[in-house]
Amino acid sequence: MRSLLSLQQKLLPDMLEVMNKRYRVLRQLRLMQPIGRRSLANSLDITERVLRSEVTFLKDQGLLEMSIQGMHLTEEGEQLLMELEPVMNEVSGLDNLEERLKEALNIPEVFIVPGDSDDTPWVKKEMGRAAVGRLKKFQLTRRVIAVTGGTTLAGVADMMIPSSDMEGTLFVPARGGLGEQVENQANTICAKMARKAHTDYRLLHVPDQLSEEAYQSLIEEPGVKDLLGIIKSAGIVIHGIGEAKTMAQRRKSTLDVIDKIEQEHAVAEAFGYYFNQSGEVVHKVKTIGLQLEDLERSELVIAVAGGRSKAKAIEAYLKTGIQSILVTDEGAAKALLEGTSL
Amino acid sequence: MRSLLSLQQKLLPDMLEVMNKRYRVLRQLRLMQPIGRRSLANSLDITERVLRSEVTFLKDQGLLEMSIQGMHLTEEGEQLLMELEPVMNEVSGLDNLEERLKEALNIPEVFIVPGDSDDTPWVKKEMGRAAVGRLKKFQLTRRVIAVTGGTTLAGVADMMIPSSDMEGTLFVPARGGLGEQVENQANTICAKMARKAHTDYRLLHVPDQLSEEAYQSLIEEPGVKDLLGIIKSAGIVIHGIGEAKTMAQRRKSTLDVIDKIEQEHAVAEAFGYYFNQSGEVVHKVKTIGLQLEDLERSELVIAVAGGRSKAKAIEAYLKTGIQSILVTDEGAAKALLEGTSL
DNA sequence: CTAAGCGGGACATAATACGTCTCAGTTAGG
DNA sequence: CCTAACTGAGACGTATTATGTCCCGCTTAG
Repeated sequence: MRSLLSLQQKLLPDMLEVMNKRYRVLRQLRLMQPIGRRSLANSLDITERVLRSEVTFLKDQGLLEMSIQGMHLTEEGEQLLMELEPVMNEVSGLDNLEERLKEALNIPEVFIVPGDSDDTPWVKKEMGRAAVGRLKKFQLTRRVIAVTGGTTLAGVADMMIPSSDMEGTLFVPARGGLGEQVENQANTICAKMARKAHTDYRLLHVPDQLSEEAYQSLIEEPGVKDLLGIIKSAGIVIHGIGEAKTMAQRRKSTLDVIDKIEQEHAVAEAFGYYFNQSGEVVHKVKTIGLQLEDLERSELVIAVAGGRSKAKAIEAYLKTGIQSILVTDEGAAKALLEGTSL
Repeated sequence: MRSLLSLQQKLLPDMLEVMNKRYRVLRQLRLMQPIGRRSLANSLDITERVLRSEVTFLKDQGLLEMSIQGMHLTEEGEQLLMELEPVMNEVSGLDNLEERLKEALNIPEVFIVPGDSDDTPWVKKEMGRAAVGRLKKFQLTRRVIAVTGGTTLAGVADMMIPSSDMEGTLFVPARGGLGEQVENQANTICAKMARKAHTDYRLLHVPDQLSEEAYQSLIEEPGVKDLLGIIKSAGIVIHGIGEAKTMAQRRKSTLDVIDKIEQEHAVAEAFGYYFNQSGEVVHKVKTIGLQLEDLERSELVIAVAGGRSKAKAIEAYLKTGIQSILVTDEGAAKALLEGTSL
């Protein structure tokens, strides 16, 4: 027996299209509210008039409200949108995609949000929302959560919301300075996340370039040593995955590091480690904090990365065999499946 | 979490209307195929042009085909329609109605088809289809199925289809001549059903008016006696329910019988028995065949009756306490609930 | 042989959707 | 304090679609 949705797909395909359109409007509005018609129409790449018809309808349905500052979802709209998410994933076949990816990559869970973060930047925020959603499914009281840097993780931080069962949760950066820009540093993101979640955080300040002696004396420093112990015991890790070359360049690595990365055919990067196509570590940024081995003791590892351009990197990283939940987007998911199964 | 349908009702309020319209078109087409646009539009009480739009759409979806003889459902259309049935019942609240009726009438199962056979005659065929559907859920090989007469049962016969697990099944008329017209006699219907099911049948020829002596000698006749035994052992009974007065008149009963029926306030009739409002037998047509007591030994009794005008009769009959599956229509179901629960 | 029923084509009209522009009010940033 | 950018709302002509109402050539049952 087919599902109701698949019956409807045959009997009312045009209706499902409309449904999708309205869903997209609501979803985009949630991301940008409060916002006006013209800007929203622009984001959705539809004309103002079309959006206007939809918006008028949705307003009449009590799902959104107009005000002089722009439109915003009502309580009911938020609720509906939340309930709609799994349905629309099934409609657009993302459900199916998730299953196939889980199989192909041999990992416990995959979550895909619609869109491609290469083309449309706000998809990162949707991934962030999804990642936060997954996180919330776990027991979080008095837990240590280690996070990395990167624009994707910044998206996760944006979408963090406080909740009662995050009492006593502590956010820490996974590893010390990796040479990122301030807004994408693990420290910054860690602090932002904790602030949004209304919980505590600890920061790890490590200068970028450090002599061996200074390094040794630093990790013996009481405050640092304590924190390092906490970080290494983190039960939950949320991290991004990057392309090796891009990351090396963004971090202004020295020429010989870039050369090494190139010669060893590194394709992926995650929390300071560089991996080749087979998932083998080919380079490691020397800094203190969480090490690859520590991941095996973590109960929950969430990897967040999207955009078709990152497909190869995601694939390579997951070949390490780390049992990680993957939160990605449609663009990356499709590219991954084309690369692996074909 | 709300159901998909209630989410859709918020997001596409007119969807259910469209869905219902297309469903009705398919359902009516199944009943009347092959048929042309104009006749079909007439049956559905919509204009030709509107039907035409729907039909064109459904054709494009591969659910029906056009030919010079008229339109007909494709394999896929049949399949979809079948799967759609429970969904639409839920949508139109018939699901709910069934539950309430089951409770109110204290019987094991109730099936309701949309419509009212008082207004639209083809609803009888839908009841027929439903009854056949219920029947098929039972183990039928080498079983004896007793059937009665009446226009409703004629509808059941129309919808009978052969199936592999009806091998060795034997159809018999429940009771001898009750004075009906030929096309509505139990014998005729019995034969038709068996022919449609590709199985065997036996007929019971009993003259309408019979002296006591002739009656006695008839039931001693070897062929008749054998058959009577078979009939009385029937494990499955399918019968209609009629209004007492209407039935008495249609059968051209004698005046004193009609008087008796009237004086005893008979309201319902089933296989030759007349019942008052409390479900008590007030008159019985004298003929051979299945008796009321025999019903208690049957494993499956299916009563088929619809139309709001028959509500009182159905209610009265079911008060006998016979554990019967009821197949009825929306009109009768609503009238029943108004009569009993209010 | 004929009358009824079939699908398909056609067309004017009504209803709806859409693109485009205007306007007055609000607000954020200089 | 001012202005530039943004807000919702209104308006209006034009496509596009939906609908009612024909007609035509064909097949088929009676």
